Amino acid sequence: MPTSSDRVLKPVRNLPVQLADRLRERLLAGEWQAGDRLPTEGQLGQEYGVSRSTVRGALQLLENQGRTRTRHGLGTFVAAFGGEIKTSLPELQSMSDIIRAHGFEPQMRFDTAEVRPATDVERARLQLDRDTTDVFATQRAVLADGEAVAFSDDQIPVGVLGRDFDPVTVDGSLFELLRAHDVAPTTSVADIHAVSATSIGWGVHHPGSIFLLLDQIHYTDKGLAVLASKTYFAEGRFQFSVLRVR
Amino acid sequence: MPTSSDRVLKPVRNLPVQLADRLRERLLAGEWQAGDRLPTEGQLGQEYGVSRSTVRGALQLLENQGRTRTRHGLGTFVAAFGGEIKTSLPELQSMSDIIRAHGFEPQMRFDTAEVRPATDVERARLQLDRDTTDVFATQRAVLADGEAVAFSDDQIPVGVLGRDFDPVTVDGSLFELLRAHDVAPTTSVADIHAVSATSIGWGVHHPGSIFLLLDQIHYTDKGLAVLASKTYFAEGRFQFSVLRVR
DNA sequence: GAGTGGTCTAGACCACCCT
DNA sequence: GGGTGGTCTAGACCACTCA
Repeated sequence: MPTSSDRVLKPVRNLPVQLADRLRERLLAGEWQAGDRLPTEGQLGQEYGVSRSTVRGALQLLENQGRTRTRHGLGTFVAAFGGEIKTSLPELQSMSDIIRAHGFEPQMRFDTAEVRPATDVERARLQLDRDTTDVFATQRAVLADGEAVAFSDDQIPVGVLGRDFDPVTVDGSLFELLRAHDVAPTTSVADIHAVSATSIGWGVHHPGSIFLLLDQIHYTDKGLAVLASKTYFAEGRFQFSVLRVR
Repeated sequence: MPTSSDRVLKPVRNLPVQLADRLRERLLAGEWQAGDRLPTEGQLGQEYGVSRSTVRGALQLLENQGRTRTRHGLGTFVAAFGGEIKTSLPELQSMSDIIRAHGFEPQMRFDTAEVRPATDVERARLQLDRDTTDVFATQRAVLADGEAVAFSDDQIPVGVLGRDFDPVTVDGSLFELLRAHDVAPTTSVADIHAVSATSIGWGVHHPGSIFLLLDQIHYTDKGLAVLASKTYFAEGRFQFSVLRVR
C-alpha cells in the first residue's frame, strides 16, 4: 500500500490495520457522513493497491469498532453511532488512553508502590512459579483534569521487571513501564462487576458512590501474565461499549 | 467438510463456525487438556477437508471465546481460563441463554406487557420513522431456578411484529418472539453501567443492592433496529467477561 | 534447518439487493 | 441482469521458535 509519506519507524502493523487507520482518518475528517456509502471493496483495493481480502480485513476492523456497517449486496455504510462510542471494551487500552478518549488529561496519584511477597491469590492469578515470590504492587488514583475518576489496584511480578528495578522511580502509566521492559501487554481477560465504594476501602471520599470494576489479567503476546489489576471506574464518568455479535 | 452424520436442517453457518463447533465439542469432551497443543493448522485442514484459511478462521473464533491460545511458531494451545468464562460479552446471547450458561433454568415473570406510544427517547433509540408511533413495551423479572436475578425493560417497534400481534400471548424470551417474526437480532451495541437498585424503581426488593446494567439496542442482519433494552443483572450472580486485544 | 503460525494475493463462485 | 458483499481455496512467502 504505497503512500505519499511513508515514515513508518518500528511497529509496522499488518495491512488491514494500516488501511483501517487510513479509512478511520478519512471518516473522522468528515469525508463521508453518517449513512453515506463507502467505495466498494474492489474500488478501495485498487485505490490502495491491495487485494480485496485485505480491504475486507480493514472494513471488518472498522465494523468491530462500530464505525461502519457492511451489508450484503448493498455496500459499506458509515454508522450513526460511531462517534458516540468512547471506549470499546474489546480494545485493550491503558487507563491513560481511556481518559484521553473522554477528552481529559490523565494523571496518576500513587498511594502505595512497593515490592512485597505475593499473596496466594495473586500467585494463582499471575501463574507465578516457585522461584517468583515478590510482586510490585501499587494502589493509585487516576485523575482527569485533576479530579479522581478511577482507582486501581495493580500487581506486577518482579521477574518481568528485572532485578535492577526501583519502585520509587515509577510515577506514570504501568503500561509505559511494561513497554519499557519490553513486555507490553497485548491481551487481557477482563471480568466486569458493579461495586459500591464501601467495598473498595481506600482513596474514596464519597461512600455512596458506584463503580464499574474491571478485574483484569494482562498477557504479553508470548502468553506471559505480566499484570493483574482491579480498576474501579466512577460510574457516570466513562462510557464503555461492546459490540455484540451472534 | 464431510461428516459421518450430516443432518444440517436450516441454519447452515459458514465453515469456520462449523469447524469451531466441532473443535469446541472435542475440547469440552476433554480430548485435549489445558496446556495441550492442538494439531497444526495444516493437519486440521486435511482432517476436515478444508483449506488452511478456514481452519484459521475457526481457531480465531475459539481464541476470541477464550478457549484456545495461538502462538506464532509454536502452535495452538488449550487455554487455562476457557472453562471459567461463563458469558463472553461480545457474544450476543438472549437472557435465557445467559441464565442457562450459569447452570440455572430460566423463567420470565412479566410485570407489564403493553402496546403504547413511543417516547421521544425511544423513537430516537429505535430510529423510528414518522409512520411508526407505537412500541410493544415490557417490564419483566428474570428468574433463575425461581429466584429473581435480573430485571429488564424492553421496547419493540410494533412495525416489526405486524398488525396481528397480540401482547397477551407473550410469555417467554423476546428473542424467541423476534425469531418467530423472522427478525432475529444478530448484532447489538451495549453500553455498560453500574447502578444501585434505587435507580431502577420497580420489581426490586432489596434497595441497597447493586446491578450491572446492559443498555442495548439490537439490530437484525439487515440493520433494522428491532429491540431496545435495559437489563439489570444482580451483581454477583453473573460472570461477564471480555477478551481485550490491542 | 525444520516446523509452526502470520500475512497477502488472485481467482472462483455464491447470495443478496436493486431496477 | 448487474453490482455488491460473503465464502472458500490454493499457493506463495515471511517471521517466529526450538533443537
